[in-house]
Amino acid sequence: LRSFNSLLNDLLKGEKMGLFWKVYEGMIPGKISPDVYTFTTLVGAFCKIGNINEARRVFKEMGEKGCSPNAVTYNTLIAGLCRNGRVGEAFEMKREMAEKCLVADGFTYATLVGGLCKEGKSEEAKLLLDEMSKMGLKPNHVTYTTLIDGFMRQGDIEQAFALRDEMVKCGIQPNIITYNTLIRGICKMGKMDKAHELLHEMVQMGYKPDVFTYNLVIEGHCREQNLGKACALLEEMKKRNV
RNA sequence: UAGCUAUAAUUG
Repeated sequence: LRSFNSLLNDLLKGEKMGLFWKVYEGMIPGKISPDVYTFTTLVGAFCKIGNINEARRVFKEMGEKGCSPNAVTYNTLIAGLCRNGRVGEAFEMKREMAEKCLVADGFTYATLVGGLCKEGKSEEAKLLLDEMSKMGLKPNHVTYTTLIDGFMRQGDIEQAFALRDEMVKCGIQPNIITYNTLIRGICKMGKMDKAHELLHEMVQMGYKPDVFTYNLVIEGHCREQNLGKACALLEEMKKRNV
C-alpha cells in the first residue's frame, strides 16, 4: 500500500495524470484498499486540476468508508479552496476541523494567510498571526514570506519590509525565497537600485541567486529600458550555470 | 510498540 501511495504521488508530481488514474482504479477492486494517505493524495490531485467538487466528493466519501480525513486532508482541501479563490469555504473547513477535534497547524494558517493575501486582504491575513500565537503556533518562513508577498503585491513596500524586520527579530532569517519575494516586489515597482542592494545582501547572507532571482531582476531592468544591465546579468547567470 | 508514503511561500 505504501508503495502504491508513493507511486501515485510520483505520478502526480510528474503530471502523469493518465497513469495516475489507471493505478488508482487498479487498486480499488483489488486486495489493497486506500488509506488516509491515498485519499489525501486523491483530494490533492482533484484540487490541483481545479476540480473542487470532485475533491469534496472524495473528502466526504472517505469518511463514509471509515477512513476519516485527518488534519493533512483538511489542509490539502483548504489549499485547493484557497488556490481557487474560495477562501470563505476554506475558513469554513477550518471551523469544521475544530468541531472534529483536529488541530489547525502551521500549514493550515500559512495556507489561509496565502488565500487572504491572494484576495488582496493582507491586513486581514496579518491578523491571523495573532490567532496563531494564541494557539501556541509560531509563524515560520513560509508564513512570513507569504505575507510579505501579499503586501508587495498590494504595493505596500513599507509593510513588506516591516515584516521582514519582524521575522528577523523573531529569530527567523529570511531564506532565498524570502529574498526573491522582496526582490520581485521592488523590481515590479522599478526600484532597481534597491533590488541590487538586496541582491548584494542575499549574497552576503550566503545565498546564491537562482533562476528566480535572475529572471526577476532581468525583467526589472528590461522594463526600465536598461538592456545593458539586463544583458550583464544574463551573462553572469550563464557563467554561473544557473 | 506503528518506521518508510499525503498538505502551505517567490520568476517565466
